[in-house]
Amino acid sequence: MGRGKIEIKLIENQTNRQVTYSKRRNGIFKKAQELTVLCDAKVSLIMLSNTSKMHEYISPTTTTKSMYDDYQKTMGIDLWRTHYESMKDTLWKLKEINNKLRREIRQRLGHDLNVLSYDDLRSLEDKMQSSLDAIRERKYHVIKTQTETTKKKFDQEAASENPQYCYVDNEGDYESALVLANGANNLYTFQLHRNSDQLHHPNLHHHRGSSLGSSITHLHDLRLA
Amino acid sequence: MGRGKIEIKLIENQTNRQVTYSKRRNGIFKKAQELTVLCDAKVSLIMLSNTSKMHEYISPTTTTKSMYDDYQKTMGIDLWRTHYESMKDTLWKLKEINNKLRREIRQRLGHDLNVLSYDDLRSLEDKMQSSLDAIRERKYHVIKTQTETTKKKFDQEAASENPQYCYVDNEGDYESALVLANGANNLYTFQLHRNSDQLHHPNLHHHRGSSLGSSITHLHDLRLA
DNA sequence: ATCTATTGATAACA
DNA sequence: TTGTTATCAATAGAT
Repeated sequence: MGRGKIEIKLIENQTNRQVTYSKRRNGIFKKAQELTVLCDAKVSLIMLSNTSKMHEYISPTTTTKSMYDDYQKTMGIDLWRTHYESMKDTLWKLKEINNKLRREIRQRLGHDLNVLSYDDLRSLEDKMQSSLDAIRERKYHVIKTQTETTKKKFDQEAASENPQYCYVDNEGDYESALVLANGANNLYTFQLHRNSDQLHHPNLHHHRGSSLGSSITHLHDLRLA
Repeated sequence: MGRGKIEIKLIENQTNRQVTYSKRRNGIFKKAQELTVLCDAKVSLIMLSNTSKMHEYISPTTTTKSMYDDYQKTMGIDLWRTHYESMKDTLWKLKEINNKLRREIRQRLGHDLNVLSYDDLRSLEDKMQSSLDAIRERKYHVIKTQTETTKKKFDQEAASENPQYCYVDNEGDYESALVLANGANNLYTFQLHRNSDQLHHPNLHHHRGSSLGSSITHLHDLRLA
């Protein structure tokens, strides 16, 4: 709608694109404004240019936050809050586990024994004794192996180099031992989910842009109800 | 732009209003679509009719949530993101600490000793021995005290009841020992804040609808930069 | 819904 | 960026 018809495709000329963006943006703002007044509607309109400049229109009778709250309500899936609650939960559980671990360690260190009964103490003593035995055994094993290794090395001094089998401590066992594991393991990488298409709700009419603009009008008529 | 010019004011006729809403809504959607394509922009458009029906357009290159996140970021008052990042951080730290604690415990249990050197093992053995000594000492103390208490109780059988000083294990020490504690303690109660009006940001151009439509164009030109 | 007369938006240009 | 204007696009009112 100007001196010549244009195709709806990316405007390659940077300057031209900028100008068009600015003009059309204002056009849409105006139309949003008019709709608000003419039809007593509420409109929230956020636009982000390819140069990352943001522009907003919001109907005077509402706020952007309120509109997005309504939106979420209509969608019936408050991703933000759900996410938040689940994180809080995980934090709490981790903290609990931490405290238990700390207490156990302290008791094994010989501290904070006052809360333990005589039987507890005797049981702990036994466990500690057998742990100590294991440590001693290992100690002897190490010194023995070390000696053997030294000898062996000495023997093979001129031989070719062997491939080395390194011990990799990847904590795998501890991970799987996590009692709390109800999905918590994944919490460190999760992202907010895409509104992957889409929980349909009678009052939400969702219009996703099609890659090309043919029959856009019909696109907009999609009723998901 | 039709058979006759219309004033931009509420359309009184209900049916007429409905029709106009529907037509203009689609018009705006189309324009949003075109802007998206022509200018490589991202648009989030949410409309709520006076009959509480909601309609949405979102550019295919983004999501409503993402747009709103960006919006909040631009507003510079995105407490949610701040909190979210800090929670993620805390979760990570807790997990690390947990793993360390687990490893320590396992070693004290006499497992996973293969990674320890001979010196480590000797040191661990010493520590375990002294812990064990402490536990034994406590054990003897407990049994001795128990005996005394029984005796005392027996002696005071008819006396009036004494106030009891209960030992309260409130974990206070463990709490304060938490290295990660950077604000984590308060994380369980915070709420999302309102976008209280309004920190102006160079990259956010905010267009609030005026109550009447005069000089709308100039309204849209408000640059807060 | 669909049809047009008409107004409105805007592409190209300055 | 802003303004002008020849065109194209949206839509008001009617059907």
